[in-house]
Amino acid sequence: MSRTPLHPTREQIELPMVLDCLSDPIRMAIVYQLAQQERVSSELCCGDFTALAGKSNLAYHFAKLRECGLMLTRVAGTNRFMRLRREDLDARFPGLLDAVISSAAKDAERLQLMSECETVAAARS
Amino acid sequence: MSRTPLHPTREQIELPMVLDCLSDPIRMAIVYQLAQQERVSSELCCGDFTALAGKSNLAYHFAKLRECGLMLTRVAGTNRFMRLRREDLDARFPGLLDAVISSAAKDAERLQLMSECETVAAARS
DNA sequence: CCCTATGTTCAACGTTTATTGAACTATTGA
DNA sequence: TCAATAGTTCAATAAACGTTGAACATAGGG
Repeated sequence: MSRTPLHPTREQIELPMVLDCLSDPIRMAIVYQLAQQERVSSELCCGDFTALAGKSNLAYHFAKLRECGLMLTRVAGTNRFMRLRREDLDARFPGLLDAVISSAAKDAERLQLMSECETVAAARS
Repeated sequence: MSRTPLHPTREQIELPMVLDCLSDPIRMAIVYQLAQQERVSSELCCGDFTALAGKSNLAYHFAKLRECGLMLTRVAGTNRFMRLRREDLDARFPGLLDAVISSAAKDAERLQLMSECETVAAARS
């Protein structure tokens, strides 16, 4: 397991890749859950998303989200803690992330997103 | 040529499809150009985009943009006039389209988007 | 009525994508 | 030291995607 995986610099973040990343339902669910987590300022690790897909499939989606600049991965022991690259995204594409998140929230049921209480509860357990 | 092609209703517009549609550089360029055109409140037809791709390839992208609810196609003679579904998109996903357009504008050069004056000039010629 | 202009549709192609399970690596705790 | 935990990597598969050219449909102008 190599330490601290590759992340693009802020300037390297590209709009088409970000939008493509967000167009996948599983990745959208991950981003949405990370966005909810921002409020309690804690991170989530891979294991918190096992409801969404199998382990190896999740690793695939995490890699995409990292490589397109949507999230940051911090290695700690056997865990990888993840959070949104909020500052970089807001600097690069002002208002975009918020618009996407709130659009997703409006369609939470249709998109099969976890509700906020489920997310927080899952994070605490 | 069948009359008035299929458009989804406002409620049928889905976020993942919209984001996926916008993640393609050619479709982004089309949407961007249509957004510029809103300001002079005129429509554009297929022929206005021939700089972006071949005819049949454009038809493919137009179909995608129409089917995901991003644009409206109006048939008039041998022409198809197109415009953004601004009202429906703003109602469904408030702030999203504007954030995407202005994010694209910031990266206009990187995304190889036509500048505003080029767009307007092309529309007038 | 033909000819042209405007777009669509179709089949073909090569590429990329998401998903799976199995094998693997690294870390922690007993 | 051994076993369990957390996550990655790899190979394989099927589906979806973007691009192309040729054929087709439709409308308008001479």
